[in-house]
Amino acid sequence: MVLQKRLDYGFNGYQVPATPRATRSARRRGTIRKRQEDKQLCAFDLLATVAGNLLQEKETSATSSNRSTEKDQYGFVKGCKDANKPLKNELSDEGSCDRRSSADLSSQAYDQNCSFEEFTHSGFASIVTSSSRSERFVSEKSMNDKSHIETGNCAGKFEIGSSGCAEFSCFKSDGDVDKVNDELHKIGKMPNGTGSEMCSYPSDEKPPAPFSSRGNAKLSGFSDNIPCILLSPGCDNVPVVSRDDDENGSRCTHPSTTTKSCRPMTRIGDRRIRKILASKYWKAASESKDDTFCNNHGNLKPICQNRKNFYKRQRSQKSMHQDASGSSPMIRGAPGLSSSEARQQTTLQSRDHHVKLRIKSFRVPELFIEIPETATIGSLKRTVMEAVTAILRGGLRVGVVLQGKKVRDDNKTLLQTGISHDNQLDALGFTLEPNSSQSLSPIFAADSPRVPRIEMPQPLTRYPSSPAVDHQRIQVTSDMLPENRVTSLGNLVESDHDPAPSPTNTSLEKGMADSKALVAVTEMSTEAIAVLPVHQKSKHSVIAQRRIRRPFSVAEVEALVQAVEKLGTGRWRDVKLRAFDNAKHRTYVDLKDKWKTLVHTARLSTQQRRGEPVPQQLLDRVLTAHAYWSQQQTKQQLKQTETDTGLLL
DNA sequence: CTTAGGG
DNA sequence: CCCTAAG
Repeated sequence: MVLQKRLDYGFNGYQVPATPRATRSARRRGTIRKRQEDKQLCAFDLLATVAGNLLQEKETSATSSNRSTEKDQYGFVKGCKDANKPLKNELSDEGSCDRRSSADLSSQAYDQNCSFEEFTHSGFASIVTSSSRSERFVSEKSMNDKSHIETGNCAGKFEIGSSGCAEFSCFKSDGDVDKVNDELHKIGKMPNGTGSEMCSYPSDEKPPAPFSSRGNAKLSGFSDNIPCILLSPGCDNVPVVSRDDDENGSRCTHPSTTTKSCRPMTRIGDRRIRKILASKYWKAASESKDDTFCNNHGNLKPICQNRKNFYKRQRSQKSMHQDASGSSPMIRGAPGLSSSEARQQTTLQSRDHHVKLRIKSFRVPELFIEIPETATIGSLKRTVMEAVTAILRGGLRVGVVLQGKKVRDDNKTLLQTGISHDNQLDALGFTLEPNSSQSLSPIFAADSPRVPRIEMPQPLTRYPSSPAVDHQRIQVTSDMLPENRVTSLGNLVESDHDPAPSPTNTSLEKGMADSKALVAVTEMSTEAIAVLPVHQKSKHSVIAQRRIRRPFSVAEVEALVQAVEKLGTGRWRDVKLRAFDNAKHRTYVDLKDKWKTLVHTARLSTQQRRGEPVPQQLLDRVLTAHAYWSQQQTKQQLKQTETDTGLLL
């Protein structure tokens, strides 16, 4: 069967270290080919089928307790399935099963002295237990001793979720069966969950069976298209998500409709594009007391001559915002990001579980404007005009801010988010954020001299009442299907697929275009713009914004580790493609950097680490993989020099 | 465009 | 995260 073939395919173990840089172009060609193969694996099919098999197997063999040391045709499925059973004393078996199967496979496909797995087996104990040792200490001798080491030795190290609170990661299904494997194993360790109920599913497919977890599962996701189907039974279909107030955790319940697996490869975000896009996030002079326009000798001076100043400014502003946070929570957006707020938004309560919202006005996103002091008021007007137009033309999207935090998960119901008719309503705010797409025509003209703050004219105020929102009445129904929620709001609201200010195609274009009031103002603005060469001018006033910091979630780290274990440390593009293809905001440089810090972190003592704690087990894997691949690298170099000298002689 | 490495 | 040299 095709499926079996595919499965086998996915388990061909760790890949050969990348060839040295000299052959990179060739390698790239190779990777392209390989990637095509990967695509042929058609991850979604694969995942779905694996999951399906699990379900089936569960049904058919629920009674038979054939503890599998035997490998079934999939090598791992059986072990996973059996892991449903109470595991306490089976953990070591568990681990060994896991390791054995992959080790077997990896050794087949490996042409190096040892595979990563083998390396892990032999080097693991020493490396991990004395995790501060440099990876180079793992000598080849220890590698060769591997046969004396029982495969189960490391099992204890891998009992990730045995503590009674399993942690699940949602992995994008890009053909990486190992991930599935891994996850399935973890699933198997759910205390009382039935592993087969929980599988990753391709985002464009529906789970074949009701999805629920009985375990106390923590769910975390990182990829934009992760289909996470973990529901907490105790809480009315409330996804057990979002411990991360940033954007990481809360996105995974999104039932994406994107067909990921077989679509053409997407390129990694173009830096230039990013910069251009970033340039859209202009800082605005908000109040006259705001220092945006430094009144320098009575003249308007450019405030941000360089980025550093800009950052400095930004930071200080941030703290200002934080200081003032208590007073008006709804004005706070994501730090430094939300660029406009809904002001004076009133929330009315109504009886029957409806939330009535009234948005009196929006502010335009903040702008930074740089203009020579010799400029005339007229040109200042035009400049402001430009800036505003640029933003509006780029489209806007709506963000929701609750208690000062951005609500990223579009799939949560209002109720789940805490926006209900009987609480928190005053903490609710909306933001308008610049969008990337340039497709909108200018729609707004400002005509006030110093316009530090530009109040949106009626049109935008009315925007939220566009048809799709059903006259500001959003029905809160707990049993609302995700799909419905998406279709009802997804078109309008900020896409949780790309939570950060970064560009999303999910724009308000439609809504905007539909609004006649908005269109009505168009002429004026175009006229104003026509006066001067917009693009050249604005280039100078555009300031590239530093990307927002987005800490890696544990799930992301896990994915990264997994990918690096397989691909090595020198192929970040492949790592990106493999494990983060859907996370647009993670560039391969980011991944490389993250790995760097991971290695660093792993060497630190537990107390010295900061941020969201990465499971020690993961850090151990980081060290192991790092050790392995650097060893591999040196080995390569040795070989290289050998052949070189050989050629010379 | 990718990698590697410093900042 | 950013920047940049180097390939």
